[in-house]
Amino acid sequence: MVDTKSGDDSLLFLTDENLRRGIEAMFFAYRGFTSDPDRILLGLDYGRAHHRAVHFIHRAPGTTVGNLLDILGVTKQSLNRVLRSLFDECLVEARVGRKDRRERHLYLTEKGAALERSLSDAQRARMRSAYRAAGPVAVAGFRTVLEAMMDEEQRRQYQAQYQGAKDGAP
Amino acid sequence: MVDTKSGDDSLLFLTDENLRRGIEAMFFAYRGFTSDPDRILLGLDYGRAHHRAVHFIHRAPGTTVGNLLDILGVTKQSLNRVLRSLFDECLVEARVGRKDRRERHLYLTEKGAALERSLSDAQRARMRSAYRAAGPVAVAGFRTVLEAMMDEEQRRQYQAQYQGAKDGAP
DNA sequence: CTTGGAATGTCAACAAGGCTGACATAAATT
DNA sequence: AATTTATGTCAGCCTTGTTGACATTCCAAG
Repeated sequence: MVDTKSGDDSLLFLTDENLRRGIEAMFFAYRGFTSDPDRILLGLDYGRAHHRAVHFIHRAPGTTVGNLLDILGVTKQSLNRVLRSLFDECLVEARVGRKDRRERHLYLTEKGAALERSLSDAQRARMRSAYRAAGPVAVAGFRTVLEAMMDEEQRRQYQAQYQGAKDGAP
Repeated sequence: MVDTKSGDDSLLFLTDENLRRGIEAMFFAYRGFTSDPDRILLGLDYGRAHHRAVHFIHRAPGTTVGNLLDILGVTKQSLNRVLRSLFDECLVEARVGRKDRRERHLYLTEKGAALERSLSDAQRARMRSAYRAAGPVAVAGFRTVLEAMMDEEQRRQYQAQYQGAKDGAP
């Protein structure tokens, strides 16, 4: 599975100590990862949950509520609270599905797109600086390990969540 | 900063699209990362916050409350609530500092160590399988990028948080 | 056409785990 | 003796997750 050159040394990267290091790296890095958007959201009336919703609506405009539920992995009640406040503040709008009029297709408004931009600019800036410092080979490894760490279902969603972005009428 | 071989192609890994992929990879991978311990904690009366405390107490036995506050980045009220329940359930014990008797040095009890083992076994199993699938080169890149993503202060704590683990008396 | 089930929305209640502010105590430091 | 530090604790608030119950709307199958 893994190419090795010298018999025993090859699995040294699988020691408990190394695994623990990886675990802590995830913990601390995730803190950094979320800190910039969190700072921005502090002043506004929004939280991390709003950020996630806005992110994935931006990513897949016209996605349905059900789609979003799958991606975010929360209950519809929880998501609904977030979406309601996004509707109220005119950051997101829902259009009734053309084919299936039970479905709501979600779109960012101008205002919503502006917030998304400011959040993802901050987050990408950190990511870019980390990528640049680490180099392309490290970045490839980074993504490989992260993908291997996901649940099956999450990996599917990660690899192709551009579905559900076609219908929708005013 | 980054070695390149062919002028323009070299920075293709810094496109917004790639950065966004990295951001989503972090999101989904972190979900997988926490899911196994979370499942274990569900039945018991504990949550992710207890896991974090137990993890770092195991990592640095004899660490002080203040140390833990720095590492976890929460308020003392929040941590105290967690520690109190860990004391009540006899998972953690606090010993008054020998040199500075204001300090409380924290240790896992047998029962606490058992919980820590079960949680970290689960988490390491996932990490090990991801590492194994990705290989040593990818793992090195993974860690490099994560470290570059941390805040200064978090990186310091990540690289050496074995301090404060010396004193303590029954 | 009727009915069953899917997609969505909403209300109420609750828990975990963050937060702030205020205050107490003991011990170290000046 | 006065101040600072480390810790604990009470009270109250917010966000974001949970469950359960129920209504609406509509597609699709009988």
